[in-house]
Amino acid sequence: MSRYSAAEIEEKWQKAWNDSGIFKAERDESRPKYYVLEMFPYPSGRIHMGHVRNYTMGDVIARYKSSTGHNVLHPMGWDAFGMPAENAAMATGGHPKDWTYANIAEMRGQMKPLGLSIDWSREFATCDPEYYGQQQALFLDMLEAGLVDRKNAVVNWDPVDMTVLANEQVIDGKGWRSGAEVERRELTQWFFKISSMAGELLDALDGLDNWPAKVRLMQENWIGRSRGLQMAFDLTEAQDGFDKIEVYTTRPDTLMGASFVGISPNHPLAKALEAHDPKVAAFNAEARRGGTTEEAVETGEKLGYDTGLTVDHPLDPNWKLPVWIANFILMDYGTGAIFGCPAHDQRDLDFCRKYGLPVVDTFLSLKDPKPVENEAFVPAKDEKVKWVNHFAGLDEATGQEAIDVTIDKAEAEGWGEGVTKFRLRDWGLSRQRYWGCPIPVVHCADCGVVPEKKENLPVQLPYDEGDGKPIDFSIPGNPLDRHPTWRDCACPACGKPAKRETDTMDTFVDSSWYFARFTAPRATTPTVAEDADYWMNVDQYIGGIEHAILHLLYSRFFARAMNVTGHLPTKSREPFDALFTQGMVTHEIYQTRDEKGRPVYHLPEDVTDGKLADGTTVEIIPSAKMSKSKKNVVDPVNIISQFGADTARWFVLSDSPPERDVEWTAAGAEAAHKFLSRVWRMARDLADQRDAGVGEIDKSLQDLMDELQLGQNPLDDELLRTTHKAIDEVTKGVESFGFNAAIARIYTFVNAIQKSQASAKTKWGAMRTLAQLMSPMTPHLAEEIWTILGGEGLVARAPWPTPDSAMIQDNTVTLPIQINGKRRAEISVPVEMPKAEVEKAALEVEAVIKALDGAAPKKVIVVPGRIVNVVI
RNA sequence: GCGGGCGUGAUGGAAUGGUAGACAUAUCGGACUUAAAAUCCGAAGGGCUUUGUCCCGUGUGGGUUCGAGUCCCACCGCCCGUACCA
Repeated sequence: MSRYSAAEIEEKWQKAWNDSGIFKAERDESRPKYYVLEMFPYPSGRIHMGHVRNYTMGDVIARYKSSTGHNVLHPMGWDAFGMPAENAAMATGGHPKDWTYANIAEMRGQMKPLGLSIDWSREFATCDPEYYGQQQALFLDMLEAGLVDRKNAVVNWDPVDMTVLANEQVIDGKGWRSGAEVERRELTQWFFKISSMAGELLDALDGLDNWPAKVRLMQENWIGRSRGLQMAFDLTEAQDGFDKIEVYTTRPDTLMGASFVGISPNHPLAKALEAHDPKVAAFNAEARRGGTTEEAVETGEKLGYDTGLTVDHPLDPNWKLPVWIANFILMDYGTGAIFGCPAHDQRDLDFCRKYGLPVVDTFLSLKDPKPVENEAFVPAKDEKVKWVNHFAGLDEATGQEAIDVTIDKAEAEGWGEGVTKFRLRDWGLSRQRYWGCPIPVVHCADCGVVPEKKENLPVQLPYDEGDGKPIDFSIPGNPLDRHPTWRDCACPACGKPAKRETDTMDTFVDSSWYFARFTAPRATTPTVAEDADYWMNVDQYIGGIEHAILHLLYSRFFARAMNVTGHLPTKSREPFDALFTQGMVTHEIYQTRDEKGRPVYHLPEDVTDGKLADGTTVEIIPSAKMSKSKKNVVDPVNIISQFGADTARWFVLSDSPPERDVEWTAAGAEAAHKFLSRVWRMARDLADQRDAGVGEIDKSLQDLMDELQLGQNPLDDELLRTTHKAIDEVTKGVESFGFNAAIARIYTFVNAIQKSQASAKTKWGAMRTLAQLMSPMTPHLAEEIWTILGGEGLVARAPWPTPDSAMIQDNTVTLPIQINGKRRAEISVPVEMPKAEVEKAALEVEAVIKALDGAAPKKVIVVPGRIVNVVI
């Protein structure tokens, strides 16, 4: 080989790793374990750069930990259930199962050339009956443990297709296929009682020290613990058997500013009124239009209907408040009813202005005490405000103080109760779809809802409609529901004919315990105690920030549920010891327009210097997440065949901090490849010198480094110090997820080796150290240069180098001298010089003497090893 | 709407509250070459009747500090999530 050939090198070393089986994880109590996991992929059929980045980061950690003596578990699997497979079946007529498994085979084939240190023997897909059967067993155990519930929930309903829609199938409030206006409709569904653990899930966030603070904060806000007042407004006249309306409020202190009581269109009272008042029915129908997302509800137009009913204000029986039905009040939160205080809530204010309801100030700003007009006054709860007519006699107090006083008063007088509520709702797991894990229960006319027996698991999805007749996926609705025979079964309790549940599970269920399954992927129980005890917890979990709330919260809940049901040890109630959230891979978008002015997008490979092959200039739109629709995608397969996996790995790590987005550029990829070629050439040149008979260098790296001591030759000393500093800084970079910084350090190191005039032996040591430092990122090239330079065995098995503290310590340090915070000079002083002497030296600098002009400095700040600031 | 994050040269970015722009890309200049590519060496935030350890400069405007890219407040822009996308 006369030049760097990634194709040759990578195939060779992947085979070597494979043959030696070094990535196979086996339980070994004598060694500390390390479990590194990247969020497993959805098998869309093609890997993309986001995958390359995600798995490369995990691989760096896995390989690094392996070289520091850990027994590493680094598995891979497929999050294989979900709608895209059914959508594909609808569009092209195939079968979701065939589509999914073909995609998995395709993606596995694309992923293996990346040279990831994965134990492929543990691979599974969540759509394997061996996996989802165990998931059904977990469901039954959770049902028995009281962690599962059945109740009503609102879904997106397409009135034309007569089917339930996912949020992403609702576009601008309309069904994606029918175009019909979507309605919110209630269905009876299965739930995991995650809200029963809300308090614990919230409190335990404090212990997750190695999670990003932002993720903990997002979960905290999502769970949303609040203390407020639950109280009743008595209806002036009873209606349909209702004599009062229970409300929950987190701002009971604003009770004197109430101007109406609002109830959700799904409130029992609203439904009762609807039954005999067509106008209420019409309003409720209108209010239920549109999608179910929080965003749609919150940003939609606020609509209200005056029921004509009134309630008495609890503190003044002569004060009557009107009862309105309002479309922005959620039945799921609190009691589904509120009192509106327009002066201190923008939504209520907009509502009151729209419908001409009064606006009463409860308190005023101390700074600017003017009445509310069209902007609600919503100060922080710890800001002192001036109270207007406060019923407990407060004058100046904070909102929080007033809240506490109000709750105490309500409890003492018996008209309300302080309660703690959570925003977190129970996890609805029912999906009216085919391609998911069947919920293993049976509906019996006599026994009701009965769990399937464990020995009958897995409840398998039918492949066809029997006798080889294919399922028609192009019809809207759930194929399980209309299957001719699949529903028929015997009741597990009484044995009489019964019907299976046709809902399947949310795919978030599949991804909420896969990490536990990896510890014993072939077991005939969900987990195996010894394996879970040894391998759990996940030491480092890596994935996208888009999973900050749902997936991670559901997994935390599941780990607890699996502990309660005996499937995970108590230490695993928090399953992920450390979390890292990486950014996306983005790319510029190239656009032209067709004759009608509509945008036409072009693939990066079709654009050269801003022009298409026919010379047309493209418009360049700034980088965005790679997506097929914008055609700003770079296929990792092409990059690997052009430059090799090491180049792709190097580039996705080098150009941006891991938690931020990285922009893929062709120039950057080429530069990465040039750099790797340069490293390869340097190793080759050194080896050629050996062949020409320069020095004894076929020694182990450790022996070589032991022999190399300071003080023999200044040029050697310099390179030796640089080598140890590189070890130190690259190690710190890898350990702190500062991969881009570690790589910048490697660049500096390589530049130093190349320029160095040190002896061949010292360069040899530096170069082999370089191979080790690069091995987590570019493992193939690292093996190659390690071998070229006579390293023993695989570099993947070589212990990570440790820096010699004597060699990374400098004797002198250059200190900048500031005058009034502006840099004006610098001095070079011994590292150990005491503060007083540094100060003295600084005051003798010419620029300082000049600036002082004979006067004494007001103050001199000396930060040892950092800076001197002279204040004049 | 709400919750969270990000914003630094032409570009990606570096910087425990302490020398802003490390490292790299693109660019320009030089060496090598008949020439080009590759490779190697070097320059480079902006400004200037003042070329000076000069002035300005980390989205915008304020503040805290001896000292702010970093901390605080307000605003602008973009990104993620918003419970049936995964």
